[in-house]
Amino acid sequence: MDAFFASVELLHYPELRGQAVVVGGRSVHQPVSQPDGSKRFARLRDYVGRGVITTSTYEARAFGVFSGMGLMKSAQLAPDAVLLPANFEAYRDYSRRFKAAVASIAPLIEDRGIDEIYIDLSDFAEDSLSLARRIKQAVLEATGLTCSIGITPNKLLSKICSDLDKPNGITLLDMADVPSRIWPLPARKINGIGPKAGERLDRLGIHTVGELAAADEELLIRHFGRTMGSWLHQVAQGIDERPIKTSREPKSISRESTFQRDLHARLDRSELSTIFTDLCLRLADDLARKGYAARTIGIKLRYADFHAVTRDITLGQPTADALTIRKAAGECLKRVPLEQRIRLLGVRASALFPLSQMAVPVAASQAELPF
DNA sequence: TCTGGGGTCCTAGGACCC
DNA sequence: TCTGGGGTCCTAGGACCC
Repeated sequence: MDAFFASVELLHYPELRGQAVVVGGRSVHQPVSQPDGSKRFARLRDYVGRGVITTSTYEARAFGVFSGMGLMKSAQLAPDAVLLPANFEAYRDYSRRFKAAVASIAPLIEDRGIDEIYIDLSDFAEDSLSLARRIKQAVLEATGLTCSIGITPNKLLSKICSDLDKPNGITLLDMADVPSRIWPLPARKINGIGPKAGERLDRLGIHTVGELAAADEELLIRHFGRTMGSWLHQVAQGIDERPIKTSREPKSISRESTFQRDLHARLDRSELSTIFTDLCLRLADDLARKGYAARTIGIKLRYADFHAVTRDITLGQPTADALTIRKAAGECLKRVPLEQRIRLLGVRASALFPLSQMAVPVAASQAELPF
């Protein structure tokens, strides 16, 4: 989907169309209705506090403000940009709608988060261009929103291509086009090559996908390890055999929160305790709602210097109970240094078991207890 | 005044078992 | 005087993605 969160907001505030708009921050700056019926919107320059941009309109991106950028920093680049708080309920609703619209045409879909999917079109005889147009039309009718599509032989190439003609684009490509269309691109365009790997490749004199494709596989293995090195060599040729995964069980469920100001374990004990308990309650609620119990409970702390630590503990039995989670998380907390101020606290549940399958294993393990 | 919140996957060491 | 080879589970950290 194109600038998804921002585009959903523009459906609700059409008067903002054509303006630099960013979504992000905490929910403290809802638009205010004026006596004359118009709305007054918050501007980036007015924002005080922590937070990042989750999405910016293309007009805002022209000022150099992109998702992930701190709001205070983006305010320097685009002080007059309109700032809207994120409304995740609305985004989830539109996410369901666009996915359903695609599924009505092509049901083999892999979920890649709120605004992105892979679609398996292998069994369609229809030519790719008309298929892409049909899917885009269905999405537009269901949501009023545009998307960008890449149709290629595999997920790796489709992911790259869906981005080449944004917004509202269609990119078709087959293996024969890889040298001319993919090799000139920066290696960072490959999904899975992030800032760190990109920098390491740069230091090896490898900047483009083509240079990566020409690199000796043994050299890549020496620098990146067997798994990553071989993978780099493969993807640079445009090779990717991963099938579309139409369903999957979650591996972990978590809740975390960054505080408005950094807190100290001793000086802000009661405030931290309230936040900690609340995170556990919300996590327990998520587990119950999604129908899972967890055998491993973990915590995450991020200190004022942004350095993060995690601790976890595996229980004898899976649990979805808030008090049990809180106790386990409390045990984890004892194993972590607490001298430095903290900016983030999180609680995570992993080793998940679907509640529908729980009755039998729990009874069995209890039967084995000595008393 | 830096830097959200929700995830996945990989690596690596140590405990423990056969 | 010494000490294999395989496996699984647990824990911690980090890269990466949406």
